[in-house]
Amino acid sequence: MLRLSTKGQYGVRAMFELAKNYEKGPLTIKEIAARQGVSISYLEQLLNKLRKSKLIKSQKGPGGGYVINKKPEEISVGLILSSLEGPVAIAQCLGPSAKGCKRVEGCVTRLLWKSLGEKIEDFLDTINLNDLLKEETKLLR
Amino acid sequence: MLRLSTKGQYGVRAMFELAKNYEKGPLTIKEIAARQGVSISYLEQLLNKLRKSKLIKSQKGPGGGYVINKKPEEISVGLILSSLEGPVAIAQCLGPSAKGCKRVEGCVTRLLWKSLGEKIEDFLDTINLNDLLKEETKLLR
DNA sequence: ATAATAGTCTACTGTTATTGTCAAGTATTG
DNA sequence: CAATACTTGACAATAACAGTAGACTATTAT
Ligand code: FES
Ligand code: FES
Repeated sequence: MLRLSTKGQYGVRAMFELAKNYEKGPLTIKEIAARQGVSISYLEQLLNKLRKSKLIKSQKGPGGGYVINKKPEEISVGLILSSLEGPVAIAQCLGPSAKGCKRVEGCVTRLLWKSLGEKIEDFLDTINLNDLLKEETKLLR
Repeated sequence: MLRLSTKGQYGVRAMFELAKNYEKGPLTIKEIAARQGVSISYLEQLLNKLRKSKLIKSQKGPGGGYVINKKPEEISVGLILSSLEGPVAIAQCLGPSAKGCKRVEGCVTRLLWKSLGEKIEDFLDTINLNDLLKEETKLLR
């Protein structure tokens, strides 16, 4: 239960690659796709969303590619995921399109899902790309 | 993102109704469905799973229906959800069928999803049906 | 200029999971 | 035995997800 779509997963991994390459200049989509074993076309869509929410910037032409638009420690995983998939919405009666459930007022489980959602978002907001970078150096040691 | 299926939502609400009726004898599926505005046939499948995991018991024939099999405070929401949908598995490389991702060893995001999943399960395990019952009386006050 | 590189955009398709519906059957009670 | 109520498995509609394809624009280097 509560699976995260590949969109979110690939997106975070892509951002992680970009964070790693942070100061070495832009990384081409081709390179990112190769490192992750994901198709270029699919990745395009994700990077496009991330660009539109200003998390990365792009440079066309030879020598171009993508670079993160802020420092790694300023980009939280929560920010990445909500750019790609919108906010956490365990039940339909939460989230943007507030439809789906009847008797919303006085619904106990609604409060449950709401507080769960908040817990999740809080957690995701506390983890940033720099944390992941540090974590990796720890793993490789 | 991270939507919970209706299966899980209906299931928890059904269990909640059963907990409310706890000492008044069995509740028919018809009644539960009516209270929630959900189809009987669909609910059947859910109650069946819950019965097979011993969270509820059933009684056939006139005057029969479903009753919870433990005290409300012994049934956590986590238990209900995992009966219906299996364990939390944010990414495929977690969960039962450990397929999907390459390079699992040394994958940083995997650790991230893992710890998120654990956070969620911990939370769900701390909430039981009695908590929800108390919460409702608070709401109706 | 122009060729090569690299990102942009939109539409489309196949697959899978979700969300149900239906019908025939079994057990229990009065 | 008749009415009630749960049991089971097969099936269908829908929506979301995951991925593909192609035509286009901008930039760089020669
Ligand atoms: S109103 Fe949405 S879960 Fe109750
Ligand atoms: S191995 Fe599954 S997320 Fe990296």
